[in-house]
Amino acid sequence: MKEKKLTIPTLKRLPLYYNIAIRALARGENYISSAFIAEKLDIDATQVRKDIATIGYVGKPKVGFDTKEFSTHLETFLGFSKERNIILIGAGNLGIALAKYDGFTQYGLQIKAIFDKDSRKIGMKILDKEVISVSEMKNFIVKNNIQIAVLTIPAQFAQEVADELVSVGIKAIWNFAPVNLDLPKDVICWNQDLAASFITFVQLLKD
Amino acid sequence: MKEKKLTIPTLKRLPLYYNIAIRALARGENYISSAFIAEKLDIDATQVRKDIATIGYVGKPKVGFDTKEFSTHLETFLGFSKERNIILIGAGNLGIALAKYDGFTQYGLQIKAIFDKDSRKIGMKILDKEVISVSEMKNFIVKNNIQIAVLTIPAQFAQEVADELVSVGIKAIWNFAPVNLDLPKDVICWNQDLAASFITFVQLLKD
DNA sequence: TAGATTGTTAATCGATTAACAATC
DNA sequence: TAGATTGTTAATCGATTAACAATC
Repeated sequence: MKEKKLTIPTLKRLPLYYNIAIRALARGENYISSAFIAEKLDIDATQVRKDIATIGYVGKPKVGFDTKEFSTHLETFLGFSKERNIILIGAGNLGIALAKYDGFTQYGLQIKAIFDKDSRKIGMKILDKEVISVSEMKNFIVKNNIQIAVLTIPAQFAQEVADELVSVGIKAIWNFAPVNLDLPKDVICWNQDLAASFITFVQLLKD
Repeated sequence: MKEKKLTIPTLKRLPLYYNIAIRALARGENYISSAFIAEKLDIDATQVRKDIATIGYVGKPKVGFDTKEFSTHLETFLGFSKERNIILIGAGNLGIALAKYDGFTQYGLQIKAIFDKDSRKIGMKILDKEVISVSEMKNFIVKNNIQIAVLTIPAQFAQEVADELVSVGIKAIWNFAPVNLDLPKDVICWNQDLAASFITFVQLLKD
């Protein structure tokens, strides 16, 4: 029941457990074992049990983890029902793809606005959201109490925009620009450099 | 000079070093130190030197690493000049965004074709590439000796498409679908589940 | 030369895996 | 009950960090 310290590796695995759990639930499986999850993810079953213990969920010895209960526990723990107000900066291809991506909404991600500096894009509709001029960004953040920003702009503008975001109290940045941002320690930055990720991936073909 | 074993953590950092090096080069800085790189990435300078030693590049004690030489060494090591023939499966928002993304071309990524099963999308042009029916996918892979596939299709179709890919000799899959694929051990799979990544990211806001 | 930075070995830290008792 | 699976402690493994000699 007591929660231990969560590490990043554990935090990365939890959403994967969730995916497996809801799929098992959809198939009508009432219980899943740590060995089953481990096999799917090609990791150790002890790892799985330890992670699950860390978030305070307990299984039934001999039976496994109650699929429904476990899924719900993960939903609560990971905060899916908690609405996350987010803004997206950069209405390029990637920004538009993310704005349209339906994989996010089920996790409570609510994109409140999309900003761009290109006047030709201002007013454009992406699903139900309009592209707004970056000149209105700071005001919008303050007014709507936004805490999370997604950066899908070219690398050369990323730092200056990040500085603006920080100046109005943004607490977390999901950064798709291929650059490491210089930020105050209390601002969380999550880098998602797809090109860098691709390069790492193809290196694995070497051996 | 001798190359030691490359670990995944090291492989993930190398592209970041490259980004920093080319930017320093553009600013006209002839040398960069491990301390400089470390500070940018908020990691330990020893780590940086160790990684660099691993890929067989040597710096100058007292001076640092020759920016131009180091960049070139990384380009060669990471194989940017080696053309990678790739196909993309799934012409949805994310697939189109990746197909248009210019961040890849400089690293040798060549998208040879885009496949989709939606007849309304077949024939659509994305930059200079046409969307082709998945029914032609296997033939295309064999004829063009494709080794790498990018999967940007819904989770429920990912496994069957992956099986098809494997059956015609695909060696590596960059998987954006939120599902863990069941593949032969010799096929490399790199999962890029953006929704899962987002969930992990927002957990960091908890403390 | 003196000082700064690399290269590398040793120490530490943390994550993964093994072993096994507890449990239903 | 016997067997299967959890929960957890101990052992291992690997990655990061500290220390410092080598070098220009």
